[in-house]
Amino acid sequence: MSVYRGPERLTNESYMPQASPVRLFKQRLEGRIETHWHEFFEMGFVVGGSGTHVLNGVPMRLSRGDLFLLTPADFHSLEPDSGGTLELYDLIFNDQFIRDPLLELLFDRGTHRTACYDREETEAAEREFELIWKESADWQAGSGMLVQGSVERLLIQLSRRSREAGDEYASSGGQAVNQPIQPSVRKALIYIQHHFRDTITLEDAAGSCGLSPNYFSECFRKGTGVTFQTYVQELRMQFAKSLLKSTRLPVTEICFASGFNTLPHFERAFKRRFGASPREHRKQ
DNA sequence: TCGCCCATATGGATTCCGAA
DNA sequence: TTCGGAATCCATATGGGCGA
Repeated sequence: MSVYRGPERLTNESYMPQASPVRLFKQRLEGRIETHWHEFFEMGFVVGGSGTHVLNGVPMRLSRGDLFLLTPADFHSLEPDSGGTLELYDLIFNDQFIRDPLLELLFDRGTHRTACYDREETEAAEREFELIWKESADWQAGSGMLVQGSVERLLIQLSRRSREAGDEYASSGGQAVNQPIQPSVRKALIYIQHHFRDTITLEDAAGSCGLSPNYFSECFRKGTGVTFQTYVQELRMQFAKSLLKSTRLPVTEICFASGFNTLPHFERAFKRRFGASPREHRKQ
């Protein structure tokens, strides 16, 4: 049994010790936040300053009005511009906080969940965050529903905007997005996207949508065009590739962090997929 | 110590088919 | 539409070795 030792992993116990499934922070960054990931979801909204956000190894500029959502499957780092600061709202919540229809809305089309709001949208989003902030500071009867409503409005708006802007990012796992996917399989896709770094079996995925393993395997292939095993492997490969590109972690650690259990298997699979070993790929 | 490669056994995934 | 049984396939784990 290997013990994972990768970039910092922020746990529910450390950051969400209270009974509430959601927490909001106001952050003013003056230095770099190193690469890390979480057991919870994180929604960031920039209200001032500028900097760089490296999401899954892909750098992007951040300035006022930018909003991003990270799942437990994503990793990132943040850095304000030299000599400057980056001010943002940082909302964290666990998966129980999002209702199933919203989960499907957010995660049934790939993994690109960022948006750059115009002035009007920015002001509207700021009002939502301000409401959450005030309710959190003075929790009373009805606060839970108000916060839930604000967060859901923010997520729906993000989903709509990232759909418009990020269609080219869809289907990163190879799914046939133009073909209607059975709702139960779509539910399993979300489950897989959030658990592919762990030891996940066909039975687990089938169980997440209430189907038998055999039948799920058939439905999955019909709906996505690839087998369950191929889909999980591709997610792991892309994750490992991003880690190689954006961190200095040893290949061994990246192997385990990506959900592979043995190094030889990881190296062989990586070379077969990308035409170069992990080390060669990093050099390139 | 780390990264890479090879051979082999094994267990899980896939597929097909009949039944409810 | 969904399930379970059975046969087959193949990804994975394991152990060992080599070079930098």
